[in-house]
Amino acid sequence: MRERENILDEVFAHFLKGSRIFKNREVLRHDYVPDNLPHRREEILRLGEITAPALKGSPCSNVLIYGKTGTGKTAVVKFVLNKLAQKAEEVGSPVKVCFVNCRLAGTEYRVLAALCSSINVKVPFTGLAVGEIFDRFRKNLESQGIIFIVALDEIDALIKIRGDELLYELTRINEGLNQSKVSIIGISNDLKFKDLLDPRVLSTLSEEEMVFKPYTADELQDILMERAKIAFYDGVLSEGALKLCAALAASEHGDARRALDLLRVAGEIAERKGDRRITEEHVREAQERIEHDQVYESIKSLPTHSKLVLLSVYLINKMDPDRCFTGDIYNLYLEICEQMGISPLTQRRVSGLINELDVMGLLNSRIVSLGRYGRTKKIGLGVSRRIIMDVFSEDDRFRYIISYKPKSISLRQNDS
DNA sequence: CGTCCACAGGAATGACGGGCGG
DNA sequence: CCGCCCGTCATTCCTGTGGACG
Repeated sequence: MRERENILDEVFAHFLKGSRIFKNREVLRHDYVPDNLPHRREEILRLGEITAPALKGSPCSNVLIYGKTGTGKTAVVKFVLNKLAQKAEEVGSPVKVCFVNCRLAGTEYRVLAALCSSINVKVPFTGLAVGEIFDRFRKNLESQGIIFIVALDEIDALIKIRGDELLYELTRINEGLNQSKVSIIGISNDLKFKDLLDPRVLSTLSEEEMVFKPYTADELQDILMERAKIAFYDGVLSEGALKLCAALAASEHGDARRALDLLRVAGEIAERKGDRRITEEHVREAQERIEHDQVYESIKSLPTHSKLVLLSVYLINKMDPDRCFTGDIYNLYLEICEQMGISPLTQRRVSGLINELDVMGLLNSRIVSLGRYGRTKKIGLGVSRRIIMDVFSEDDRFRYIISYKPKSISLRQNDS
């Protein structure tokens, strides 16, 4: 405990002294929109052309934008809309823009509330029917006579949970408006998201479509370079470190978000160690830490029975990795349940849980046939034993189980 | 060459909880 | 506020199957 405090003291001291690494850490956050977006010139121009008619008071086409995470969709849309709003103010066009993240908003109501507040309509946080708030939105829009451009980010998240009703209403809203027009920019991470939409909505919404391709390693390098200039002091970032960040992120579907995370975490690690330069070594460590944190969180947030299954695999794996079949796991799982006074699930269900863990990458399973001795699944751990120990030793309910001695397994071993 | 093991994994059904319309 | 509906999780019952063994 005392050691921890000392470590913290050091961190605080560093912080108070002022960073020797970071000039401006903010620009490495992924919600930051830079002034310059390398390698997205085409996309910016295209979106600019699509939305430009709004400046002359005519409505613009609806747009649907796809692309995986970290391909610059959000940044490009925010960038273009900001410029557009600026220009509109300059020339006195009645253009209003609104950017909503649907996943963060969570419900139709809150999306609509965001739209309302962007045209200066006050609505209560909650309490109104969705239809009511929609009417208010429409009435005020009409009376103000504006060209309204709505960007709905992570629109797939809202559709998956709530259905496409809101989108349907929004695409039809122009029919009842004379003075005003609404245009929609939909942004989706999911390429198959179109399948979830009502064809009528889809045809209205996708008057224009844009697909954002993943960045290549070289492109990522340019992006990182731009940000690094602002984020770090001169000479802090080694070229090798930057290249490695780009390469690692490129191998992971060209995710700029990941690349920036790597750079930021590498910087934090260097800072904490008191080093003056960010090296490839720091980046590797950052990669491990990000990876570790993700796995750690995913295990920690598992439902109880999934944890118990994982724990069973862990224990068997520790004793005898060659004997890790579904039946063995289930027996041990039953034992542990009894130990902990938890009523166990059926084998069918546990088999399903094993599959879920397999999909998550926490387990590796493959079907094997033992001929005369049946057909089953051989299961291994997908992550290091260390990290599983870390998670479970933090949890009071499980702490004592990690050193549990399986009865059924040792018995069977004695048999043979 | 058929048998039969030890499961895989599909289908139907039930229990539960949370949101929604009236 | 209540009943209703829907989605999720779990159980039950089921059919399917690769290959060593006899």
